[in-house]
Amino acid sequence: MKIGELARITGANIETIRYYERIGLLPEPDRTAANYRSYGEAHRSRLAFVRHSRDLGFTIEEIRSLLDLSDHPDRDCGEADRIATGHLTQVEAKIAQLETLRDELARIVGRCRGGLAGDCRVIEALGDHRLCEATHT
Amino acid sequence: MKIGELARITGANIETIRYYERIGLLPEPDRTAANYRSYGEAHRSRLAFVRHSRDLGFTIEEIRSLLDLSDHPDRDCGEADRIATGHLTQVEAKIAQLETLRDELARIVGRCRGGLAGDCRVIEALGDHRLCEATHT
DNA sequence: ATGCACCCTGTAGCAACTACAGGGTCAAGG
DNA sequence: CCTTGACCCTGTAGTTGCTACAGGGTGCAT
Repeated sequence: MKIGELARITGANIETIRYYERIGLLPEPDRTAANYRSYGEAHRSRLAFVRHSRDLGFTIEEIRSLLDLSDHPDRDCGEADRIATGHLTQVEAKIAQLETLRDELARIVGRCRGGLAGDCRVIEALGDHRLCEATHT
Repeated sequence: MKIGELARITGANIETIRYYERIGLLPEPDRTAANYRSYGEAHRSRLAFVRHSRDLGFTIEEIRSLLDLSDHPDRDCGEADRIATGHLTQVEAKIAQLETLRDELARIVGRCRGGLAGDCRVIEALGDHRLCEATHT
């Protein structure tokens, strides 16, 4: 199949597919006589792996390692577990950070009573960190 | 004060301060005879406003609007409220998305029992989206 | 033969910084 | 007087993960 169809069935963007090939995440496919990329099932499933991993928030470099493991079924999968667990920890940290942020924002937004910018509590709060309760980074 | 001291007291990076100046977020300060930037209290408080807003996750363009309002105390502050409320909504959406992600990741990670990559449930789950419960984007 | 959908390469842009390279300035110590 | 070291300057390129052209070729239908 050509790149357009691969894009359609995987939901990936054509430019993204070419980008993944350029950075070595996807192998270079065969070419037709007209120099068009020609993909098969192996490409489709590898791209699906990549897209799914990206959707889960893994970085390209993490995906590179995961693909490498996937290509070597005889290796120990501890590395895969380490990458996934590490990523999970990061996601949890990010959630906690955003929750602090959300609370602070809600507090600031709640103080706006309309009127002139000169009296605005939102603007005042942004200018003065001491008006914050929590320590957000 | 010189840029190094401003960086120290605000916690901002020197390069970042120069970057903010370049993109017009901070005004060009006076220069000493040696062409060093020379800052005063007004610069300090403006930079504090910017850093605080960035810490709260506002984009540069949002901060530009907020600064503009801060510079015109006679304007209506509805815009400030709209920006902050919109941002709060985005933060809440992001939290919800990350929570879905966290649950999916936790489920995947929990399935790893060690052993060979060929039998690894983590790798299998990444390759096959159908093994997911929720729809994460 | 001409329109249209598709494909190609190569490069530039996005956000918000960060990191040099290659140079100037200035006060203190030997 | 000279050097050392901590600062400062400009300008440009790198980061992450794409996305968006520009400028061209291919292939099929009308």
